[in-house]
Amino acid sequence: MEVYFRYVNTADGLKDALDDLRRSDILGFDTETTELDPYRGELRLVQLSDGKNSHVIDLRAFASNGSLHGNEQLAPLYDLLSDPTRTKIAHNAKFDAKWARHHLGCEVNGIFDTYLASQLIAAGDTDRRHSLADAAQYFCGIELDKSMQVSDWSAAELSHQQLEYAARDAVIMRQLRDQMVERLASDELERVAALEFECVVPIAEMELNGIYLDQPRWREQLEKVKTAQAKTADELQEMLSAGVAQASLFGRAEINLDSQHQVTDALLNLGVPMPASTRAWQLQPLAEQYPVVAKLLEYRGVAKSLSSFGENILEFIEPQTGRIHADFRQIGAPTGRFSCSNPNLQQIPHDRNYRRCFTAAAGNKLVIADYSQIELRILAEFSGDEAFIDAFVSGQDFHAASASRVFGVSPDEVTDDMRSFAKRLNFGIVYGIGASRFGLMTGLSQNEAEDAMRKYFGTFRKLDSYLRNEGRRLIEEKDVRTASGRLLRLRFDEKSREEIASARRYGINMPIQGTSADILKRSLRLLHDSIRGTSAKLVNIVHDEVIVECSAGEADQTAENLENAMCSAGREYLQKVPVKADVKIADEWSK
DNA sequence: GTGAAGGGCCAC
DNA sequence: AAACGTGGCCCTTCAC
Repeated sequence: MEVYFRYVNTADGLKDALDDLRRSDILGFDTETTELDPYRGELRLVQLSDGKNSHVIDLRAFASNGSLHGNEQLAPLYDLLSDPTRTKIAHNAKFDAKWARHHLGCEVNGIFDTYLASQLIAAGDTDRRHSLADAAQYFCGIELDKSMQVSDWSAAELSHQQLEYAARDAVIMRQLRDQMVERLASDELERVAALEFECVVPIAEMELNGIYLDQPRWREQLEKVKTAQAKTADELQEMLSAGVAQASLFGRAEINLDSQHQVTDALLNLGVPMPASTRAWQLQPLAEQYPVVAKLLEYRGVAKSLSSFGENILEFIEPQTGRIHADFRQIGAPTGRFSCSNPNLQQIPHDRNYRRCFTAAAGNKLVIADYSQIELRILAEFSGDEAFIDAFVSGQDFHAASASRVFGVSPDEVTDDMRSFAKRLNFGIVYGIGASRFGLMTGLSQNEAEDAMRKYFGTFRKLDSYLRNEGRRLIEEKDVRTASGRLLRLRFDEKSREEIASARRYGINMPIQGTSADILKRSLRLLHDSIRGTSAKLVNIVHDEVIVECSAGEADQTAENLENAMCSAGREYLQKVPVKADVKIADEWSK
């Protein structure tokens, strides 16, 4: 592939390049960096292309003392990148946006992200891959050689091969986008694409912001758990070795308490009637009769805390900022939910002892907001069930309100048991629970569980018919969509009853979970726009929860901005059901 | 040594 | 060994 490019390393060259680039309002955009982490490396190249000619800007030529900040010559580049009317096409634009933000101080606006577009068009097909090379092959039939990606971008003089590679990645973006635009239109994915693209910058900023972890407090908590773990491990070891014959001859036989196999053998030797798996929910019923089982469950709890939420999380603290900058994948699940890793901030135990370690930095506050029952509100909207909707409109405790209807008692006669029962059923419905599982969960017999569910659906008749009709439709049509139009194509073996049932549960759940993700993403963009120029910074998101850090003086205003963003976003997607977000100002991450 | 698979468990 | 959906991380085991 012949690539026409200009290498830019002078002020005049940059001026000419930008004059040329301004002739097109849709530009391919890419960067080359010396590291993957913007806090570690150098932003070496910025490449921009109109689809025919590319300009490869060597930023090292514009740096003073290793910094690009304050260089007036770069102002036109800054203007181009931040201009929302000029589309910047990038693959995984979050990456480039982070480097532009941190090294140029520039917010990239008008993003078209070919990585996210590729994921949206794949509609949940897990066989599809979404690297630039894969997308170029799939959409344009172009073979891309990515071997230069990992070349040395810190070299004093970059080779012609490197520059040509850099230019090429920018030049192909235009045709890739043109192909994708057609597919987004024909698959009716334009609205969800816009939603995803406008969310890139808020997420890029959130990753740069990071979240503050109080290290001494975390270590203190860690020591407590370590002590508990050692004691529990010792006791469990003692109890298990009682069942090992050689114990008295060679001293205590050491059992690897983390080994599924060894623990099962030891328990069998002790005469415990072992179920097929040693998972907690299966062992729970045996815990009362066999103290050793109770001890095992106790051990598992502390062991998990220590391994997953121990020392290792401290290694993620970035020395430059003293904060944790996790990786968020914007379309982490086919439903549209985020996933998070290194570390996963979405699975920090709810236990206050852990969450209270995540705090605001000195002089700051955390503003924490979460959507109230968002998934159930979405289900109410989709089903159009008046009783379901009324329970939300009236503003009372939803689980209590549904219990009142199911049990046929007045709201003030609802007992804790009734509420808990209704709550478990309400959540179960969202996941497509069956009577047998519900029975196991509540201790009801199969018949009693069936009766309860019949009564529930007898109360919420339109919910019942929605679930039935939609379940039938999605098996026939093999696709489902969220409120933003996000698409999932279902794949299942039509001859397999299990696969059909599984596809039905998945297909019922996806639009609910996915619409919740749509609403969260929209709220992040609205929040981003409303806190611009203030001290407020997005620091974490957990599916239906948003955490913002700001100066203490701006906490009240930030709380108002956050609540407005979340509720406005909800109202864009839900018309029949009110949307509620609970907001609080705190020093620590806690409920 | 390294990496994939399976089991288990944390979050929403 | 879930007939309750989505993730990531840790551990052991086992193949290469």
